[in-house]
Amino acid sequence: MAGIFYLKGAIMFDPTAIPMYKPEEIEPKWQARWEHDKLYQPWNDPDKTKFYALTMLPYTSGDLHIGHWYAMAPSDARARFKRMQGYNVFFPMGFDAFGLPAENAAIKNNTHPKTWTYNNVERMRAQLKTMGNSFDWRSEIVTADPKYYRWTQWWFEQFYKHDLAYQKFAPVDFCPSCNTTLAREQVKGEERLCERCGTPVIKKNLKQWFFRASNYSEELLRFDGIDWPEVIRTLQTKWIGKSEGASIIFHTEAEDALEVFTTRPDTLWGATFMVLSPEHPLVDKLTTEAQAEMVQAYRQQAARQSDIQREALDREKTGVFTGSYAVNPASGQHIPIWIADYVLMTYGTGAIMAVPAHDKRDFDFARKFNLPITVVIQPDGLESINAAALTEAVEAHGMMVNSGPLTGTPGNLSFEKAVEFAEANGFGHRSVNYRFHDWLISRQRYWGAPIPVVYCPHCGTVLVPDEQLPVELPDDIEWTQKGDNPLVIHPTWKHTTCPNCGGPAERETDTMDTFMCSSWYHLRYLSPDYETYPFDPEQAKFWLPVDTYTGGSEHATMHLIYTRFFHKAARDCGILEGDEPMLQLRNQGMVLGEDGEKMSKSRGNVVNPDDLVQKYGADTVRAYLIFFSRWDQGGPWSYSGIEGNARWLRRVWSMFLEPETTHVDADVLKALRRKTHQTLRSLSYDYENFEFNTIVSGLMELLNMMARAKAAGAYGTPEWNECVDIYLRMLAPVCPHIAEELWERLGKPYSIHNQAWPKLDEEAAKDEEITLVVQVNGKLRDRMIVSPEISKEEMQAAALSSDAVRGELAGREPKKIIVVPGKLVNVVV
RNA sequence: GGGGCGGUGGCGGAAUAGGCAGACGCAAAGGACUUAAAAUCCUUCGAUGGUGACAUUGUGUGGGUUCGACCCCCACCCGCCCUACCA
Repeated sequence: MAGIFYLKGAIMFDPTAIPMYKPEEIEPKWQARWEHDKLYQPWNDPDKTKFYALTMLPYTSGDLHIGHWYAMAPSDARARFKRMQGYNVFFPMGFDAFGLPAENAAIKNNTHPKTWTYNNVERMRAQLKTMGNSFDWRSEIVTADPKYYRWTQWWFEQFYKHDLAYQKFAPVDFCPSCNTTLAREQVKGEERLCERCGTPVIKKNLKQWFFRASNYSEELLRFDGIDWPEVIRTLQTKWIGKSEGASIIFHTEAEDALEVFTTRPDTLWGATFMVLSPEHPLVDKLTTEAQAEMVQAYRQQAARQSDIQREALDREKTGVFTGSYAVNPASGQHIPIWIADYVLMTYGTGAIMAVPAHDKRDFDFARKFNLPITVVIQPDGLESINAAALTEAVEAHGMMVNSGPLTGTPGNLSFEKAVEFAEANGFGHRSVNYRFHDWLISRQRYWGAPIPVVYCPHCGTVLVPDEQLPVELPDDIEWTQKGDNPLVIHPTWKHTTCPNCGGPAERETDTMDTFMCSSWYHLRYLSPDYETYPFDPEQAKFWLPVDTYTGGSEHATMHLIYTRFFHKAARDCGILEGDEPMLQLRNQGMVLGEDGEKMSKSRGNVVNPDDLVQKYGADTVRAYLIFFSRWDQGGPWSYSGIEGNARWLRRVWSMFLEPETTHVDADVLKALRRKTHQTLRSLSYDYENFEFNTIVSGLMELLNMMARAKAAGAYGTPEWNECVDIYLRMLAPVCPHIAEELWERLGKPYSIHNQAWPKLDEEAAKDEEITLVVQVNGKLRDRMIVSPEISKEEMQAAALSSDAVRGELAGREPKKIIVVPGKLVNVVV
């Protein structure tokens, strides 16, 4: 109370005092004005170079968290910098609004996914606006809006028409008690129990929709012409998982073909058994009566395990003999066929030839089940190996032994020769295998864009005609105890007429993966209300591709690969031009809790941006986030750290507004100008190169210089005024509100955000003197203040005249003298 | 097991081309202002030795290349993230 009285008193009794910095007043004021004046709405200005700055749109989870701020504030600062540089910048924002959490929340809170989602959109939009970003809200999209998903459905139809979408059976997680499919997130724990009823989940084959993403595997491995972080490129490359090898066709004793993929055709003669994935389609046929019971039991158990569990390396191998045999096409040997869960149906052909002598996994398996081991490779420099004495598989390449006609083939030729042999004998060929699969887009969920397909008993699969799009989600839905998809149990929704023959037909009840929605949102931003096409072609021609895309690297193998596929597919449908959707990608790191751990409710280390805005204002929060660490690295939050940025902005405020006059010293003014332009030079570099933290520290440094200059009477001089002008422009992208407010208070024309980036005066930025570093044998011995124009000879002479150097030399002759112009002299003795 | 990123004061971090390590900020200590507190301002602040200018030492560890290494090379240790039986 006393403090407040004192404060009021100060204002009442000291009319000359400048007003306090009150972000809570100036920030909403400017946000409203900018919006009213449509300050951030570019539109095809042909005189300017376009710049499409895009940051990943948030999922409508309910609250904007500090991570969103961390992703968006620096992206906004850079977009603003680009605007000031004269680019025509488009920086849109929207909401990723479909998805499972909405359904779960709706069921839990007894509300509707639409209500939940749109409430969150409202809330998050308001929160976003407190950041003061330069978003063009005209372009906002909500992916759950029928206006939007009408075009998501349109895209599906284009892909279908161009044979890039197809249907096939694929295994999904299924709860036999609830009688419904589950999303991966709904399967809980190691035991893989249904989230709702606790029943063990099984894998079930259902007919589902796919996009032919694997057609693009090879192209997706190329990153020509795009500037994406190496980490992302590596992750995508590994995810696509190209491996070169051979396809080998084995035959069972019953003459069924059994194709395998191997990267080691040279070990073919050592294949002493085969292993099929438990889900392999031939298992039933191969299983003999005597083995039927064991095989069945094993398959059931395997069906319940997640891939993760099955793939755990340290898990002991398990498996069951089918009772059948195959013939090794090279050796003619009859070899047993087993099933084991270490062979995955999702990779290769779901079957392998097992070469225990030369593959670790096969070796473990063979040892456990006493299967024969044959050595067929003798690596150079290794003692002659024999199967009985092996303690581990020998995976190194080497000379082929024990391999029929190819015995003696050296290691460097073995791959080629083995493939040639297989080709010549008609049982195999060279082949390339990818880990990357076609994109399964079917989701047995309500809250997604319905797949616009009708199944007609006469006409088969029929696309919903364009004029009938969107296929809208019904609002009147019910949730059953069992958790069925409301679209399936809805009394009327799925019943429709065939667009082809007019007879009764049923709608597809699956909806699309939400990554479908986010694969093309950057196109819809360009013309969110355009009614005859997913985007206005003229706008697309002007704005595409995206120049800078920012967001989290956790999307490397999902969104960021899907959106690249989507673009290429659209290109091949003749809809888009160019090979890549986003030219430059940059990823931010993660803000951790004060304890250095990932933020989580259970840890109690979550930082709430709304509270921070209330306490410090958005500019301070933005400045702190930009300042505290390298953007691509992230790091721990600090509540005391942000105080430093709050202090800085208060200093800026009073520095610029509090007048002060005394005598002026010309040297001080020159130094101020020098520092001003030096800062301008380094900050221009930092903004361009996403080195945000040094932007703020550079501004702090310049402010410190200004304080000294002000104390020496620089306030109000032309040099001072120039400094203030440049300072505010450099500050504007990071702290747009305070920069605008000070700009106005200093009588400059609205708006600072329409001002040009300052021009660098190279001459002013030049150092008047430099510190010459003098070393003897690489150790610092002296420093001298010299002119920057000093010649190499003069530098050397100056260094040798140094007392410290002379003392160190003690009469000895220098062996060598290294002179680095403008920097240092190193005298070697 | 594989891949990636990182390790610099009490803390977060700078060092843009191999050339003054520790910019900037936080915390801490001392001081000024104030009845007092907050705010603000000033000073100090890697370690060791010295009253001091200064000297020695110092960027995870060990080695190497170089006139000179936080930076390049080799080996190792630690932390975090991702990935995981990929045939």
